[in-house]
Amino acid sequence: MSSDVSPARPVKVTLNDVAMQAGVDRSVVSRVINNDPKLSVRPETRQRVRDIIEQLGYRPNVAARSLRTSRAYMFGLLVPDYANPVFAEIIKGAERAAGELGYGLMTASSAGVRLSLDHYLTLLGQGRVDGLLLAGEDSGHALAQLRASQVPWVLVNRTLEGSRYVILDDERAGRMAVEHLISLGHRRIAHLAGPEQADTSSRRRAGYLAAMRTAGLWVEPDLMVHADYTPAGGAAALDRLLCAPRPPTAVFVSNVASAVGALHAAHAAGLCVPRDLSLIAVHDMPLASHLVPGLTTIRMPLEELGRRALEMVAKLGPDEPIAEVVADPVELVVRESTARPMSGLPQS
Amino acid sequence: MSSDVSPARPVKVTLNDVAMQAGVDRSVVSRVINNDPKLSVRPETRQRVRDIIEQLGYRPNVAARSLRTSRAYMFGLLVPDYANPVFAEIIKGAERAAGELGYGLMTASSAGVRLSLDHYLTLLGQGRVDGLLLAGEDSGHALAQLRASQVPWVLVNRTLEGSRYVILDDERAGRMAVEHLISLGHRRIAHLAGPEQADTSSRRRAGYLAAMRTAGLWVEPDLMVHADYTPAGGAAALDRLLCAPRPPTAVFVSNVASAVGALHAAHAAGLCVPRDLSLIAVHDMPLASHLVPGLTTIRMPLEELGRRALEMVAKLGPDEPIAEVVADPVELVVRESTARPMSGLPQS
DNA sequence: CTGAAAGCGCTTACAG
DNA sequence: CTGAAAGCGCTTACAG
Repeated sequence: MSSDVSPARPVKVTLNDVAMQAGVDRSVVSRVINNDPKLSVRPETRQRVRDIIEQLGYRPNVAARSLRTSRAYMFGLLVPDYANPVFAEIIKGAERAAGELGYGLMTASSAGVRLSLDHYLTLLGQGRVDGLLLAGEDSGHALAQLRASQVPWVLVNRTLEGSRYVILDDERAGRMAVEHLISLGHRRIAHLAGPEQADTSSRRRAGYLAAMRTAGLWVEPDLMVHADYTPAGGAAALDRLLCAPRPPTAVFVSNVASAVGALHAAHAAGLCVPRDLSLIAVHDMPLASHLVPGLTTIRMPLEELGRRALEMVAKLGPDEPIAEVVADPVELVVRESTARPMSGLPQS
Repeated sequence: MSSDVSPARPVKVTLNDVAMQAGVDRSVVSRVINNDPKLSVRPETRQRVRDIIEQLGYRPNVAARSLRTSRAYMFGLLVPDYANPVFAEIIKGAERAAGELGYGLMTASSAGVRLSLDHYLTLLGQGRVDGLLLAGEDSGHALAQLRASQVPWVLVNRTLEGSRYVILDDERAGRMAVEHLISLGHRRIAHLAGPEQADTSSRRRAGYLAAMRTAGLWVEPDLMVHADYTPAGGAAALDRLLCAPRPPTAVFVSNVASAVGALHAAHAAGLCVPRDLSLIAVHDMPLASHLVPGLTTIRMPLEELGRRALEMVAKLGPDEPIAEVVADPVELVVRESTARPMSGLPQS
């Protein structure tokens, strides 16, 4: 009865087709597919079912399964922009973690469609995802909707009152960067910070201030400027720093994208990095080693950030708090953009 | 009857809940939501339904809807790697196009999970997406599966026998790059090509050869080298070019990532770009303007590529052929990395 | 060891 | 103008 298989595949193969071909009930096929431990079935029957599935190219209809089980087997991740390599690493970690749990990850960007979180939630509807990771950008109002909904969600790389977030140890990154500059002999160390509202930026700034204080160094107000996390913003901000009455000998840049612009601006101003100015930035990207000079950076565990966020959302219900700082190491990667200050004396 | 709304929202709001609250049948609510033109209903009823939906925060269950309509209202896009900015632009275009059609786009990477297309299709199951865009990388064997399946799909930025692809005019890009170098007076023009199997690379190389031939310039074999599309590969390949008996005065680099490495290698070899060597590459990225010197590039309509691919897949059935070269303009973006050759005479 | 049955939440042709 | 009913393709507690 299983030998008269028609070679022309039906347009759509369902559980029923498999069951009929195999001469068993749909429920048996379902249990075989899902490895139901409660199912006791003769090994040859199980194998026959598997063969037929393979033969017919059957793949379960996820809509039907989701409807039945109330699970989508899918997580969602909203990023502001794919072009930012920081997010590329976060996505990678989240994807891996989802894969290991047998789930998929669907990523969308708010940049593509000028997609508000509101809009995104509507598009998602109910039952499309079992959890949501929100990376970057504001989404203030729509969070209320999220709270009311039944999907667990988490902020990635930023905090908000309400404590549903996973972040990195940005303060430590700031301290390490500045300690590196101090150890080289720098004393006039500027900070090219990120956007005022960005809390990654304020945490890194806190690290900067802490390290300066610890070393007994005074931070002049005009040695701290803000920029957005873009090359253009970084370039403009560096120009401002160079206008200070007594310009810095080193700059701790809050973000690698800004640093690309800052490096460019330094060159344009006729400075030689690192001879005239040392530069160090947060986030180690493949690009950093190919700039001229190679950029000294602080490597953050971004992939682990994505992974942890996904795992939290997968594990925790919609009402349980999530407030985690990823514990993986933050590392200093020394390249050519930092050196002893030209006229600088060794410290003390 | 609609005034005794309980303030505590049910855990899960369904069509039924809305219908009961509004005092109408489920089918009416469904039609209101979907703007069924066949539905004639009193305006006040329609409004009441809308109010209740808003009030209860009802969002349709996509699994149920998909099961019923056999449509997922979602497209899928598989990229090899988010870290490559080329894909960021393609994704953006595809997302926008999907949004305009009222669809979502779910993006996944093969890098994250070491995800084969096979594996990806299994994860997708049936009914998760209404069409699939495949960007980059091989997927040879699994395409057979795709052909057998009912989802329309398309290759993005590469061809394959079987003609389901949308690509850019890479040959034109190659010609433009070389013509620019020739117009500056270069005659010994090398080509730092991409991977041998990459067909973007072979099309760009064809453009290089065509432009050289048209100008009556001879291409010495050791002025053409292959590299992968990475900075490290580009650096190694440039080193090889510099070893030629008579090194080139200009290099057309097949890809911007390789060019970053090539620029680095040129500096490391003690060459000054563009004085000693001119460099031009395909793909204009924000980064290109912030390298030192700013990189002269050929801007390709990558966003449009993503958009067209999505539109094709949305429009065409699984059996209709897709073979399109995006018609949008390919542009030369002149920056500082190209100049007249130092010892070069003006042409002829 | 295997099957029958209910039901997840929708949409839509049809009846009134 | 509105409602009743069937059914999309699964899973799972239950009966035998």
